Amino acid sequence: MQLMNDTRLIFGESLHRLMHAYQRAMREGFRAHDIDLTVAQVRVLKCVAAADAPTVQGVAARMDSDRGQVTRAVAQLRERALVTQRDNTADRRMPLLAITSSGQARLARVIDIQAAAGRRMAGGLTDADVARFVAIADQMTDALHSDDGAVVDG
Amino acid sequence: MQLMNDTRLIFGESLHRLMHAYQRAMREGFRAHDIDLTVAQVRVLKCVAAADAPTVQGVAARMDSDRGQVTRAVAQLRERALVTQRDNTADRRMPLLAITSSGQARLARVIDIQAAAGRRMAGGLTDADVARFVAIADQMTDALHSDDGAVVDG
DNA sequence: CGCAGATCATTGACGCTGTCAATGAAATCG
DNA sequence: CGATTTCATTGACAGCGTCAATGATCTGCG
Repeated sequence: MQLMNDTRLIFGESLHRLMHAYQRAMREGFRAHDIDLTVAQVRVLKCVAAADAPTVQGVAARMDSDRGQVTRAVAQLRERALVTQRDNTADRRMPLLAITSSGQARLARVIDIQAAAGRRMAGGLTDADVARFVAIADQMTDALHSDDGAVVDG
Repeated sequence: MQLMNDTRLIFGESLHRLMHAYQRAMREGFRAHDIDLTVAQVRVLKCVAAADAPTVQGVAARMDSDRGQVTRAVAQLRERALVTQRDNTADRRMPLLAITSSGQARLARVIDIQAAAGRRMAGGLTDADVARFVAIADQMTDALHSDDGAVVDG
């Protein structure tokens, strides 16, 4: 139990610094390769590419993000002709998004950069380590979400 | 190697969502317990409490953060009388920071809240899992840092 | 059908965080 | 002593997350 306190207390700091370093690596990689996109725009672009019938609402849910934020990112991606939006006859409130071929090309380059960063980051780690890390991270995220409205009583 | 690509590509997304959920849990916990501090202020407060002869520069280095950002956080903590600043006779450019008893009391409450959030988050995980997670995270951060100026060549 | 409430995209406003540049004070090195 | 460096501080700005308001559209109910 003493161990738990020690470990849990540095946890937030470790997570914060890793996130920081990762975001910075992404930003630098994007800049070095003239990818004119922010991290958030890339996340949205990925979701649009991966989803079946992507809408702002769907992307926001998948990213656990604000709808307004997704709307803005989509607007910026549309300005760059990386994403299109067309009317949804089934529900006119939710236009359907789609990635363009331009967007797919850009995304392919982004994925290369991210893979390179991932390789750099996981230099001394095995695939099993990385997989374990991701599994633990997802489990933690789920635990926090399942408890969403719960009051934290110290 | 195909596994690696799969795992590494979702890695960023997992990390992002975990960070997001964690920050949100912290913010909500602080608000619920009337801790009138931001996440960054808490991080600085912790560093000041833990360091030997804390200065803005030292805290910034430890947090891998901008000096200006630390200066602002310190200013806010000083407004709340959680941190003090006194002249450093050895080097007058770098005033020495110190946590007040008020600050220590506040920090103790924060640590309780973070421990509770950690418990919630790591519900189904063993201490060993958490320790492993932290170890991997730190190793990744170091790997990214050691390579700092390196160009990412996809 | 017609109306009330719900859901959606969009927009505006605001705060926190991170980055960069400029300034002035103080130390260091020659 | 003078040039350079290091430091805290401040200002400006962008990215990101949150909240609230608006208007369009859908759904369910009488």
